[in-house]
Amino acid sequence: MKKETDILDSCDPRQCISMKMLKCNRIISQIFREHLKEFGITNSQLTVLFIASKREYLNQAMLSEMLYLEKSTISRNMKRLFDKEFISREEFPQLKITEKGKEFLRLVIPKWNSAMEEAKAKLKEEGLQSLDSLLYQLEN
Amino acid sequence: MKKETDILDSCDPRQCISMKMLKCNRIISQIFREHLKEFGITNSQLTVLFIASKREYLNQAMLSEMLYLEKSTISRNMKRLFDKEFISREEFPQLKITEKGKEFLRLVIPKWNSAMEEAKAKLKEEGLQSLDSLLYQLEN
DNA sequence: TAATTTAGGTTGTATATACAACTCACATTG
DNA sequence: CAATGTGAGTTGTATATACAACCTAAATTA
Repeated sequence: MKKETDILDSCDPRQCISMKMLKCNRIISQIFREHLKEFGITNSQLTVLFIASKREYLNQAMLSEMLYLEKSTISRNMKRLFDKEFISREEFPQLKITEKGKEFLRLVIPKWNSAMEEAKAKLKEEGLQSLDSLLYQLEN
Repeated sequence: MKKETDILDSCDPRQCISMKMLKCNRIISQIFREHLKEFGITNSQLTVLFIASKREYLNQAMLSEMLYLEKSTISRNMKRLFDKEFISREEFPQLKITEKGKEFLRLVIPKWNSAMEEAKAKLKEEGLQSLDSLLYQLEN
């Protein structure tokens, strides 16, 4: 009787790309969360705020495409930014950062910089290049 | 009157490491979600199942440390795996994959392989190396 | 003009995640 | 032995996320 190899034994889940990515993501997120927590803002919210501060015209569909997030996700994240009055939508569907939002960003950026420094120190030059390379491969 | 440079203008949020990582993560997660959805299992759950299939002894604290997840997160994720009867905990706190869990894994692995293939095709050799390099920098 | 399509969002429901506060069982120590 | 501490999990509460189903208004078309 020939014994078949169990697929469970021959499979090497340590190579799982999704798991590796999730782990990287959690380590980096943790650094930013730590630095940002005193301001009661999350990575995701800060990202949107940054984009709104730079873009001339912006709506939720654009954010969704830029960040690879489902439109419902964006909708709920925006709700929190509307509540904080960091973003307004007086001329629907256009999103605009408010003065309050800008002031908040000016306040937070120094801490965002320290989070960036900590992350850079951890990644080193090699890791930074790897991240850029990774994103480049995934987006192209 | 000297005009100070606005920190908002001098800041380049496109370089945000956290945002880049989140984007990479979402793109990869999407690939795996797509391939796995027919089985009603998520990346996170599959990862735990894989680990449980390989480890002699395992408890939630170990999972937490291995995956950089908060213990409460693990607790809730485990709940779903207990409910599906893929993992059991008869000798608390030891976690064991069940026969049902193993059978499920054997069923899913081919699809996991196709997700891996799609991800590899997207990352190419360069992206794969970048991901390994990234995780290495972050874990060491 | 009435019907249909489409762009843009929202809401229901589910999983994933974190932090803080808690429980519970067992070990250590006074 | 009682008090205290510690390891391991759980629960409350909040944000982040996805998918499916829905809504609304504007454009297109029959």
